[in-house]
Amino acid sequence: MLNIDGRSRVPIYEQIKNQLMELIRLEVYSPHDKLPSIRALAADAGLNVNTVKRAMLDLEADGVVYSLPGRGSFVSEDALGSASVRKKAFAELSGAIRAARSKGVTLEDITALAHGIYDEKSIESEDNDNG
Amino acid sequence: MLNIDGRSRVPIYEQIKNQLMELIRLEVYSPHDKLPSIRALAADAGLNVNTVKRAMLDLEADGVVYSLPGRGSFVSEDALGSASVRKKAFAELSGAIRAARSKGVTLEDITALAHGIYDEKSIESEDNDNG
Amino acid sequence: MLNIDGRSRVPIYEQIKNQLMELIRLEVYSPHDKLPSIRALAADAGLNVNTVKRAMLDLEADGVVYSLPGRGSFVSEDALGSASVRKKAFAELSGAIRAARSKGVTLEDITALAHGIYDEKSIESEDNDNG
Amino acid sequence: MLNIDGRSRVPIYEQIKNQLMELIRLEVYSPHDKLPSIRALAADAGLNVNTVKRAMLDLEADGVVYSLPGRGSFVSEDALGSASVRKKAFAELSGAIRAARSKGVTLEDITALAHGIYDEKSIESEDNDNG
DNA sequence: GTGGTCTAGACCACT
DNA sequence: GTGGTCTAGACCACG
Repeated sequence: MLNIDGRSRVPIYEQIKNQLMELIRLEVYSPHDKLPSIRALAADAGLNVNTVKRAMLDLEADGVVYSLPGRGSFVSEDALGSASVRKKAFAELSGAIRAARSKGVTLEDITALAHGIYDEKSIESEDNDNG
Repeated sequence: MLNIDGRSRVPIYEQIKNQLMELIRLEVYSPHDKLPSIRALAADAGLNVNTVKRAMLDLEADGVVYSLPGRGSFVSEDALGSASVRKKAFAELSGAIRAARSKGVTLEDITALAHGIYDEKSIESEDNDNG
Repeated sequence: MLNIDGRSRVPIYEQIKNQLMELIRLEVYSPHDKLPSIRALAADAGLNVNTVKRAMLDLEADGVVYSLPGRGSFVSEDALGSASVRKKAFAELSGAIRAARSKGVTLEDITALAHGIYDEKSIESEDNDNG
Repeated sequence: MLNIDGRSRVPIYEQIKNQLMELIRLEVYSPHDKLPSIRALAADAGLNVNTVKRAMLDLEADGVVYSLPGRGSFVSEDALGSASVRKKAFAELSGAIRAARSKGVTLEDITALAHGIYDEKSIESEDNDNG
């Protein structure tokens, strides 16, 4: 289910968030679908339950999922349209682009890189991390 | 000289690195030019000397500057051509793009954002940070 | 664990780097092994945490170790093969040889000295420093 | 006369010492020969007089030269045999060799490097520094 | 408990 | 006055 890279500098809970969002983007989980339980995800990936819980709480705060006590977590109606998530994504991305520009990366480099990434098929062996 | 956002989640020394590299990119400081002393930079920005020192140490490890004890810090001959710097910039950028993709940001969003950023004139009131 | 000479002109963090690399060379710590925590190393050697941190930061920049926040510091996959490390070692060594030559040290002196050093068994009571 | 590299991390006074010793080793200056005056050396190389004086004082302390107030500095009888100088040279060299060993440099690497250096002809464009 | 960042302030070497 | 090193102690993010 989750493909965590224990050697990445990206926090594990961020990797979980990113991968769950990726699964939602790919419509593996559609709005109102029930996500696997926190315990199932943790057991499956060999992670601490608290780490997975932290990720799920973040997603809930971002409006990507909602949880029904005793029943589990579900994909929100507007999971991908979440204003909060998009705002953060844009903020982080523009910061990264500015940093890259300072380091000599050209506009052409960026568009080429982005095209290359969007042409990829799946997350499979990808870490989907930030650096 | 430096424009630091103490509330940003980007470490202060990273903001310093980014802004100094931006100044080098804009040729405010050219190869072999003397940079302001770390004490002057620290005093000017209201930072601790060690924080500025940390940034300079990183830039030195990246081959962007070199420092001569008792004399000062100077821009390297090939400051912008540093392979190490470009490599890191690309790695961080592709991570950020992947993360953005998972969050519903489209390829068009990214190219538009990048164009907007590259059309900006200067760093003026920008923080030029990553988050 | 570490054997630091506070009176040496070699910076303490360099002594730490040298000794950790020696332990890695001797395979006391192999790739992906967890190193002692910087706090443990500092306490054990009677040093400040920041001094040990500085050494670890350098080793990380050299690709010898990697550190995962909240988890610890680990030996890199290619710790000893790091090109950067070898390059620096050669540069420093050739400088030292040239300096020695100017001071009347003969080629025979050097080869004899080197043989003597490479015949030593371990680092035991050695400081393994540069000065 | 002196060939100083202002961009080297080796202290200028060390470069002066190394080059004067090299000139003595090459018998450009033999025992009891008068060395150029401190002011002449400084003017010739574009250095501060204090920096040259510092180097000369060091050489005097090492027994490599002796100075006669009002007359100048002269090469000592046993300039190259100076126990102090040789002792320091050996200490520094063995430290450098140990450091290199920790970083994966082999005994063969060192002997090859040393042979290469001793086969060089002169100091001409050499910095003769330590790193 | 682990590494990451930051501050404050000290002392040293070099020019 | 410049960079280089070191200490002490604080707070944060992560697991």
